[in-house]
Amino acid sequence: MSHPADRKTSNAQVPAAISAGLSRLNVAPLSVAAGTDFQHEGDEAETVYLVESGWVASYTDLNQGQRQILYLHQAGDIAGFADLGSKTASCSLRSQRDCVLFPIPISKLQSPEFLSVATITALFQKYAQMQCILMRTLATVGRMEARHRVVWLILMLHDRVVGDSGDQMFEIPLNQSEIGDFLGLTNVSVSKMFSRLAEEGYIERKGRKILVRRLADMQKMIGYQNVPYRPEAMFAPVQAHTGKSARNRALSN
Amino acid sequence: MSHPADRKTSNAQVPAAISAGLSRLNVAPLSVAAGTDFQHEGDEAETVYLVESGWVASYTDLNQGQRQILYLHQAGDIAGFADLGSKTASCSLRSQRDCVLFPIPISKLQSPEFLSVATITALFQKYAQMQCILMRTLATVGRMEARHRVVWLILMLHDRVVGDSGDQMFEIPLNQSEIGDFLGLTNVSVSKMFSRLAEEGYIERKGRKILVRRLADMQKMIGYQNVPYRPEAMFAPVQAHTGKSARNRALSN
DNA sequence: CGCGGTCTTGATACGGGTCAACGCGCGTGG
DNA sequence: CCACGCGCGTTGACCCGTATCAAGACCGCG
Repeated sequence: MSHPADRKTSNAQVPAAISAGLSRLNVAPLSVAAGTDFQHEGDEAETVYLVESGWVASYTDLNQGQRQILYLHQAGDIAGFADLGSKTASCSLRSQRDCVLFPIPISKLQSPEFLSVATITALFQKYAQMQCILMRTLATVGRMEARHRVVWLILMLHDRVVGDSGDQMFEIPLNQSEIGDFLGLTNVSVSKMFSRLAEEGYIERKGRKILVRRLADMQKMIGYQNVPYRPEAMFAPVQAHTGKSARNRALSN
Repeated sequence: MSHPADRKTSNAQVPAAISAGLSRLNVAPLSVAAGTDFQHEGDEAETVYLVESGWVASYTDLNQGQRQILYLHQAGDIAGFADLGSKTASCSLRSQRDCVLFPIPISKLQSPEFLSVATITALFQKYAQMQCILMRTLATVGRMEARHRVVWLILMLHDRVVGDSGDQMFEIPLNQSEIGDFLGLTNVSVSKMFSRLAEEGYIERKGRKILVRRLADMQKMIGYQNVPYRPEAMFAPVQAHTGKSARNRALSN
């Protein structure tokens, strides 16, 4: 669990413990072309999707044709997790880029085959990470002015995609209308904010790719703190033997 | 698991499987007076709190003294779950009313003592429910006008507190400033929206208590759908014996 | 060449923020 | 008993930031 090889593990790949669990099931990878809505809100919820590569967006449509993008799932994330206890999907899923997904039937998610202690730990952690990012999104959308929301989005993605590996261009897997749907703005304001930020030298733009030029300034501007949950932060593995009786009791229903 | 007694189980109490897990640990209940900040963002994260009674708010403070309330935990919910993989707490916790809490050390959360299959199932489900509500909050704050946000809050709480048990007054465990901090508004707009709604006969107010008068109209107004995860919606218990080998493999780290 | 999707830019409108004054209920202390 | 302060909610006037509307530019593609 703390082999030197694991140190370099980026946030953006499937945690070892989860792919180990996966390998015990019979799940074939699923390729999905960019721009496909592969789950609709209200559909019967039978599957969660582990993202192997690409980007998936969870979103919901409101009354008057408004859309709110709720989460951007990158490689290693699980989409559709919110539907575990529900009969119908609570949000729609859409591939923002070409994706490879592992569709995991919810029924198998709770099978002893899949659920090793390490896998559970990893799942809890993934879940916690998602919840944390969701909460930050909420705080951003609820309490920041437009400019700061855009900055937050850039920093959040920079953090999740580039991480600590220095200056590097990256692509936002959303067009400006979709960015608006994520941040609670319109495409028009998004465009204006981006133009302004570029003009002020905070970022540089090449098509849809972005290079962050003044990272520290931007972080200071909105008081940004990195998303936690680097692999090193994993909480310690269980000390295996707390007595068989307890374990047996634990497993018998 | 499906005793007739369980049918009446409200959403607002600790799921049986979790309290069963709890009883295997040595966790003493903790009484907390209303208005106590018992966890601060950035503190070392060692504990999650299972709410036995009362209301707990998760919140975060932004740059310029802005506050965003992220979640309202009622009885049966778990607060601090987002910190599982992190070393420090990602949000602050505050008792909105007098509370009884079970502080569960994160280290024990993953102990085989605690983690029976039923408990895991219940935990996943609780987590999924929280995520679902969080997402709805995000959609509300991101995409609705002020009036609709307030209506959503009323319906969401009505749903979680009153449920199907007909006309009934209930209390919002937040003052108007806090409602603003939850919905991304100011206390002033909240006040105006409430006054208007009362005047238009949607709700009736007695102090801080509320009676919903025109439930269907309000639901139609914002296209509200109930929070899922009634107890009946619980996903089926595992069929226990899929082969010991699998189970053993599953438990060995 | 024309077309659709996307981004940009400017003019205008309006919802909710901000500021400020006031009322009310309650606890405290003189 | 009253005076006072404090927290909370209400109401009105004004202002600002973002939505809305609209026109145009750019680009890839058939």
